[in-house]
Amino acid sequence: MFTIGKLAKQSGVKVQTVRYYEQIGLMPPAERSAGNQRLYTDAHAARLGFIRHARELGFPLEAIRTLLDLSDSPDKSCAEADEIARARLAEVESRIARLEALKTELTRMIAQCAHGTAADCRVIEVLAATDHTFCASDDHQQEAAPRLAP
Amino acid sequence: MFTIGKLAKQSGVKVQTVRYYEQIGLMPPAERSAGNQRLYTDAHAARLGFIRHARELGFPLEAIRTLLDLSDSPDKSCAEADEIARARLAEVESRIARLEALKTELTRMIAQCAHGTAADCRVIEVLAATDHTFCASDDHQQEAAPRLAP
DNA sequence: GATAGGAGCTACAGCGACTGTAGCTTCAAG
DNA sequence: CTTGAAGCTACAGTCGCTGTAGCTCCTATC
Repeated sequence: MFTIGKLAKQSGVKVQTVRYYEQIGLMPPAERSAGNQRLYTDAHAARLGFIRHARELGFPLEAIRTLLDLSDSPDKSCAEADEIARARLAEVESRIARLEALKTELTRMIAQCAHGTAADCRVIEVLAATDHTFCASDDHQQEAAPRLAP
Repeated sequence: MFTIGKLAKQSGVKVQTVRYYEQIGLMPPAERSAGNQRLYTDAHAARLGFIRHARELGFPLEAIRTLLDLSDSPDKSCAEADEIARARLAEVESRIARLEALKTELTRMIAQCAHGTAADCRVIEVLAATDHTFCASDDHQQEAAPRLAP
C-alpha cells in the first residue's frame, strides 16, 4: 500500500490529476489510512497506467471509461474497443490532413515575408484576406490551437 | 451600418462569438443604435475576418491580438508577426510528428485485434502495458484529444 | 395600431481535462 | 519536539467559445 504521491510519481501523473480521476469516477475511491490519506495498491497503479497510456494516445476520458469497463469484464466482445480505437485513428488521420494543409499555408506565408514593416507584411496581408485569396486550399478550417499540458 | 447578426453571417462567426471578442477586447466596442443594438461597419467586418482567418490557422487569441496590433500600426517592423507565424509553424510540425507516431501506434493496435473477447483484445492489452512494451516509439506522449468547434 | 415572432440584449453557467491556490492536517526525519 | 514535506478539501482559473434564461427591441403582417 502506498500514498498518492508514490502512485503519482510511479505513473507519471500529477497528484491532483489522480484525485480528479477519482472525483469523476475513473479511478475507484481509494481506501483511507487512519489519518484520512489515500492508500493504493498495484491494481490502482495498473489502472492509472492504463488511463495515462490511453490519454497519451489521445483518447478522451469518456472513451477511456468505456475501455476500462471492457477491460474489467473480459468476457465481453472487444468490438467496442475496436470501434473506439478506429474512431480515434480516423480522427488522428483527419487532423494530420488538416495540419498538413496548415503547414503549407504557414510555410508560404513565412516564405513570402519580406521582413519589412507591418504594412508590407505578407503574414498580415494573408490573414487580412477575408476571401482566402492567398490560400492554397480551404482545408485549414477549424484547426484550433492545441491545449496541451504545459 | 449593419447589426451583429449580419456581421456574424457575413464573417462566418457566431453572434455570441462576436460579443465574446468584444468582451475580451479583440473587437472594439461597437457603436449602439437608439435601441442599444450594436452597429458595425465594413472596417469591423474586415477585422473580424482577420480574426477568423487567423483562428482557422490555429493562432491563439493572444497571438491574434498581437497581430492585430501590428496590423493597426503599419510602420512597425513585421519581425514579431514573422516570429508568431514561425512559432505556429513549429507547433504544427511538432503536432504532425506526434500524430504520425500516434497513427502508427493505433494502426498496429487495430491490425492486431483478433475481434474476440476483451480478455484477448490487443487494444486493451496495449493500453494496459504501463511500460510501453508494445509501442513503436514514445513519441505519442502528450497528444491530447482535440477540442474543436462542433 | 396591435400583435407575433425573430433578433438583439445582459449575465452567467458549462464544456474537457486538467492546473493552481488557500488554508488546513498529517506524517516522517532529525 | 520541531520542522518541513506531503496530504487533505474546496474552489477558482485555463482556452475559446457555446448555451441558456429572461428580458427588450425591431419588423412585418393583419
